Amino acid sequence: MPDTSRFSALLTAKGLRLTRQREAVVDAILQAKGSFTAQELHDMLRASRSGVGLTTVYRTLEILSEGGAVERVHGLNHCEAFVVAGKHHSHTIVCSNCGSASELVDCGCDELVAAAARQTGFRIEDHVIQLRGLCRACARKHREPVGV
Amino acid sequence: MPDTSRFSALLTAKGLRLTRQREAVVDAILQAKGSFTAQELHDMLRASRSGVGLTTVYRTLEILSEGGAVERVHGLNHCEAFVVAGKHHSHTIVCSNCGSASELVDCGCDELVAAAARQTGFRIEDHVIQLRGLCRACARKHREPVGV
DNA sequence: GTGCGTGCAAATTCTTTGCAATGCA
DNA sequence: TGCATTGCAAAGAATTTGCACGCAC
Repeated sequence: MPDTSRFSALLTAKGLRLTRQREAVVDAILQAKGSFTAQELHDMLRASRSGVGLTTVYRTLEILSEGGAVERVHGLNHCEAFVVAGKHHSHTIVCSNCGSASELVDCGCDELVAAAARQTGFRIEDHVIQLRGLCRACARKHREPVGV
Repeated sequence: MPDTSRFSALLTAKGLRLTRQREAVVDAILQAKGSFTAQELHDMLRASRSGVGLTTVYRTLEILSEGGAVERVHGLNHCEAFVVAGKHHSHTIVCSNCGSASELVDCGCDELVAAAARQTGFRIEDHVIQLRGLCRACARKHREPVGV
């Protein structure tokens, strides 16, 4: 399982301890295909009787987010959730119906960033590119009139 | 003042009333060059003794945001603030030092969105492209060693 | 054994809501 | 005048912090 070890490597590289709780959080993250909130992870952990506190979920997400292993996703109006970050530079697309996430590679964002720098004179430090829509499966369902 | 009338047109088009408080909020928004939070607007309004409640600021921002006159901006880690939206489709770049905002036109995001749709099969509904960096003035200052 | 990590509960921050009074159209 | 709008205060949601105990190293 390369993903799990990727997470634990992140912890040890920072001189942090690998605890039962952190492993449980990482497991939950890997099981939550797609996006997830701290609250959702906490629910999953409670369901699997792992007894990890919400505080720990928040703190672990903070660590993983600093280390670049997960990233926050944003909707048009709200901060929404986290996703597992790609291994290389990428952006995320999240299904607004089921929450599943896909990764975007070769998105052409470098050109976009360069153009923006040229246009505005800004020294650009980072960028958030966040797409939202319906995944293939949900788009199919929505084509049929579902009511309400 | 085309900007002010643009805001009031938005209200009347929705059948909403043009009140002293909403005008004050719009004034504050236009004075706040760059990005601003509801709290900051409220502070500005209190400073200019306009006596507009925080609740009203939130509600007015909600209306303007729905009407597309302002939009929310996102940092890498947090929902941050609002900015005045462009008159046409555009994206925003915000200075991480002073909060000033520039608008980006011809950003090439259509191609990006199309490529993403092709790659993932998603039916893309909307996208958030948010850039952050140092504006020209702040970049200059930061070049000199400022300490801490 | 040491000190990081944990979990509870309380604190904090941000935002929304209920309701009576106000004022725009 | 009628009804949208306001503002207070209180509720609510999300997240952070303080502190005593437990466990990884």
